[in-house]
Formats: sequence, structure tokens, C-alpha cells
Amino acid sequence: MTNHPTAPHNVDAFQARLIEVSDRLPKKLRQCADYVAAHSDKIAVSTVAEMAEGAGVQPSAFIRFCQVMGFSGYSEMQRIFRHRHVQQWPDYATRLENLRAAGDDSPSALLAEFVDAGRTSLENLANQVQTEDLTRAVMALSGASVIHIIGLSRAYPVACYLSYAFEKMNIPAILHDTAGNFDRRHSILPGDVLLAISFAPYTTETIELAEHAHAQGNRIIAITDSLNSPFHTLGATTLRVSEVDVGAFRALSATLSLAITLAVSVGANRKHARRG
Amino acid sequence: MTNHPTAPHNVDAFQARLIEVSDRLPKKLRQCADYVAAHSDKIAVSTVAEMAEGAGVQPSAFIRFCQVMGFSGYSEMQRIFRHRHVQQWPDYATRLENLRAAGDDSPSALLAEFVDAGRTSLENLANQVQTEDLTRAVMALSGASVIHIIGLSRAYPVACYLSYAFEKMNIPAILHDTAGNFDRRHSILPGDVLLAISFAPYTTETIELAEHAHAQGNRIIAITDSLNSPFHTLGATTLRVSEVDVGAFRALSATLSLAITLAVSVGANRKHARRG
DNA sequence: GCCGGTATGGAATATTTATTCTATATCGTC
DNA sequence: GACGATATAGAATAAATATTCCATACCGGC
Repeated sequence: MTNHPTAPHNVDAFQARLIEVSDRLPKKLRQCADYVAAHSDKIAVSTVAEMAEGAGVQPSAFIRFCQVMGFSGYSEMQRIFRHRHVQQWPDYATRLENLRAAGDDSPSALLAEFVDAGRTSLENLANQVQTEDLTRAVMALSGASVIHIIGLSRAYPVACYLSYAFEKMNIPAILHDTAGNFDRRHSILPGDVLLAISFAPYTTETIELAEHAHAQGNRIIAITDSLNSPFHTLGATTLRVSEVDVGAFRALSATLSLAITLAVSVGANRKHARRG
Repeated sequence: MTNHPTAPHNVDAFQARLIEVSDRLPKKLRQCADYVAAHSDKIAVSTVAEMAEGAGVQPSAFIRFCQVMGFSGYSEMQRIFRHRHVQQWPDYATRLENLRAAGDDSPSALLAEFVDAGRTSLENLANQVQTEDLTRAVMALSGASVIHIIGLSRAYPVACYLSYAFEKMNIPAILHDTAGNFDRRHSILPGDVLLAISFAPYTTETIELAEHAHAQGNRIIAITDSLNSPFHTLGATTLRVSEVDVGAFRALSATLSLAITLAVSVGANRKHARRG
């Protein structure tokens, strides 16, 4: 069987379809619908057998349910849930080729993709953030005499934004950029904390500054995007944020949201402390 | 083969193992490690073949990597990620509830607010953007000899990001910052276009530069947040983007998504033009 | 520049997982 | 309570996916 024309192609459409279809469903398929409604996030990582067991039906019944939903089978339905978590667009060049071929390389089509990627990234951030690490990071930064910020190339906008936010809240913060090629590592004094932002492949200058701070015994807070960042060996409190990419490009939606959360939380803590 | 005794049984242990193992790994297995570190969340929903392709190795090589990590094969490694996935993904809405439940002034509650605001901002952007204006802006920028970028205070991160993106795509662009208090308005030559980012209350320097450019007859593209921005009187093509605020604070999720769309579209156009 | 050891690619195989098919059960209608 | 229509379970089959195996390539030491 081929892809039903009305098959939902994203999670929102899926949900709509589920509601629409729910009332006119026989008993067992109804069970499937109910189970899926309650555990939709399991679909991405479960087999039909597992889903069927969860719903209390046979695999074949579950597949019939998928077909009622407009898909050719379970695999096709699963696809949209997997896609939701990892949008794997091909690299930039091929992506643009495809867009052009489809006669749809208009800027607004691209915008739609970036918006979509951004929304997914934010959702992932909410799901993945380690609450304890976040709290620990805020604590450390709140107790710092001076916050030193470094972030270069793609991370530079984030560093700038943090610097701006701290300044607005009268929190002593220094942005370590590379303008003039001045090294200002010696401005990191005892009691200061380094807030480093870096994504793979890591910028040498950022790592070096972190190593220097670590050697001096300064606390390090890192915002990064991969599990094996060099910050781990420096005893940093690491906040991991993964952006969904569009072709070879990544926006900073999730990263900046995390950054401003950090800044505002630290601001709130400081004000609190000053009063008490 | 049976489960290696040292096989990590959760993601933290996995991460530790990954770091520990990383340096003493042959070339291809190293690639696997790096790819996994950067895309660990893909493991739950991808096949070996997909992961292997992403890492640029053969499936068999990827499986050897899993074994070095202490697992019997890919499936076993995948298990811990699927497990986590199910645990951590109760459903986006519930997850937000949980974050908020942590207490009004806790960092995670604040993060939930910013994530929510960001997602709404992005949605608004997708709905409100004027397709024609966007297209016109891309056209103008694509035809520019040099793109001059200005954006100060809160808009500065956006300007930096644009500057970074253009540079990556080999598009001539100059970032007009205020470092050293040098005015570089005279670098704007005929055929150049000014891309100005400014939000109310508008920064004087940005407006002045725009006025100068306008007086010289240069095209102006503006990214701003209100209907009555001063750019309108300068004949600028204006792209309006409104960010939802959290208390007195605004993130830049939507603005940056619009910015990167502009940059990539211009990049695509230029490449096109060069070929044709 | 030969030798031993290790790493790699790719085809062959084993395993898991999805899907189809059919006999049987269930339901609603008369 | 018999009939037709639809739903269901479970076995059989097909497809996808993981894993193993081996021939070949590569690397370091002599």
C-alpha cells in the first residue's frame, strides 16, 4: 500500500487526526488511539510489538490503527516522531539543490525551516536540561566576584548577549574577546568565575582560557553542545544544549534562551543577596 | 558476545567512558566517538547504518566502536539512550509543568518561561513575516557590493551573528561596531547596502548611520520590532519581528532565526549568480 | 622494504521487526 | 438466533537491521 494522501506529516497534524478519528473506532483500535495519545513520545523509540503490548492489543491490530491514521504501516508513522527529535537535513549544498529543484527556494520557505528547527531546539532544551546543573551554575555565577565571559566565532553572539545582560543588571562581568589580540587572562582573580561558551570544533583560545582559569583554581561554567567537550576534564559545570540544524546552518535559539535564563537568574540571586 | 562488565548503564557513565576512551582510538573509531558526542540524542532513533553514515564510516566500524565502549553491539548501546528518551520525554507540556513546578524564582522555572516565549515568538514570526519584504530584502542584499551591518546594544549579538554567517559564506560584509569610537561611515560606497538592526528605543548611532547611508543613496534593510521605526522615513525595506518578553527581558530567538534566513538566502542567491 | 600486528571495508549471515494473510470471533440487524 | 459485515488474533512471510567474518590495507618496528 502506498502513502495515504491525508497522512499527517508532523506531530500537530497527527494529533488533529487522532482526535478526529477517535470516536468512530472499534474497541481495540480505540485502545491503540488512547494509548498513543497518552504515550505519543514512546513511538519514536518503540517497536510495534512494544506499543501493541502497551495498548493491550496484537501487533497486527496496532498496524491497522496506523493505517486508519493514514499511514501505510507502523514504520511510516514512526518516521514523523523520529523526525521530530532529529531533523537530519542533508548538508547545505544538497539542501539548497533540493529546494531549488522543488521550485521552493524562496526565503520564506527557508524561514519556515529555521522556525521549525528553532521550535524543536527549544523543546529539546526544555526536555534535556539538567535542572541540578543549571542550579549549580546559577549558584556559582551568583557568588562570583567578577564573571568572565568568553565565546568566539559562532558562540560570540551568545557571549555578547550575556555581557549585555549582565551589564544591564549591574553585575560585574568582563567579555574576553580577541580584539587587538590582547590576552587578558590575568584579569581573572581568585573568587572570579569563567563562563565559557564553545561548540565543536572548539576554539583554541576559549579552551586555553579555561585551562588557565582551571589551573588557577577558578570555577568554570561551560555552555557547549557535545558530550565530550574539553571542559569536562577541567571540572566545569557543563550545560549542554543541542541545536537542530538546517542544512549546515544552526541558529542559536536554544542557546540564547539558556543564556538569558542564566543571566536573569543570577541577577535575581544577586538582588536577593544584596537586600538580605 | 555477552554484556561487557564495564558497559555504561546510563548516559553519565556513557559520557565518562567516551571521554576516557577517546584519545586511544584509531582514526575511524575516533570519528564515531566524535560524531556520537555531538549527536548523542540521535542514537535513540537511528539505525547503525544512519549513525555510521553520519560519522563517515562503515556500519561494521561503528559496531566495533560500540564494543570498545563496552557494549556487545549497537542495539545494546542504543538501549540506554532509548531508555533515557522514554524517561525524559513524558511530553513537552508536562515537562514544562515540571520545570515550572520547581518554584517561581528557580532557574528552571525561568527557563520554561523563556522556552515558551521563544516558541511563541518563532510561531509569530512565521505567521507575520511579509513574504514580499523578505524577498525584496534578500534581493537587495544579494546585489550589494558590500553589506554593511550595524546593530548595537541588544541588537549587537544579531549583528555579530550576521557578520559571522556572511564571512562563512565568503560574502563581503563589514560589521560597524563602536570599538575605539571610530566612525567608519565613509566605507559605505555606492552599490553597498546597509543592514541595520535596532529595537525601540533606537540607538542613535544606528539611526545616524542609516541616515548617512540614505543621504548617499544606499539601499537600507532594517530589522526592527515596531511599526513606527525611524527606518521607514529612510525608505528602508523593513522586516518586523516581535519577541515575546518574559518580565522585562526579551530573548532573540525569532530575530536570530530571521537573521540566519536572510544570510543563507543571500548566500544561496550569490552562489546561484556566480554559477550562472 | 619486510614482517607482525592492528584497522578497515564490504559482503555474507543472523536476528529482529514489520507486515500480510486467513481462520475465527464479534457485533448489529432483521 | 441466523445473516452479513466488520474486527481480531495469531501464524506465516517479507523486509529491515544488526552482526560476524574475512580478505585486504595500513602502520610501526626492525
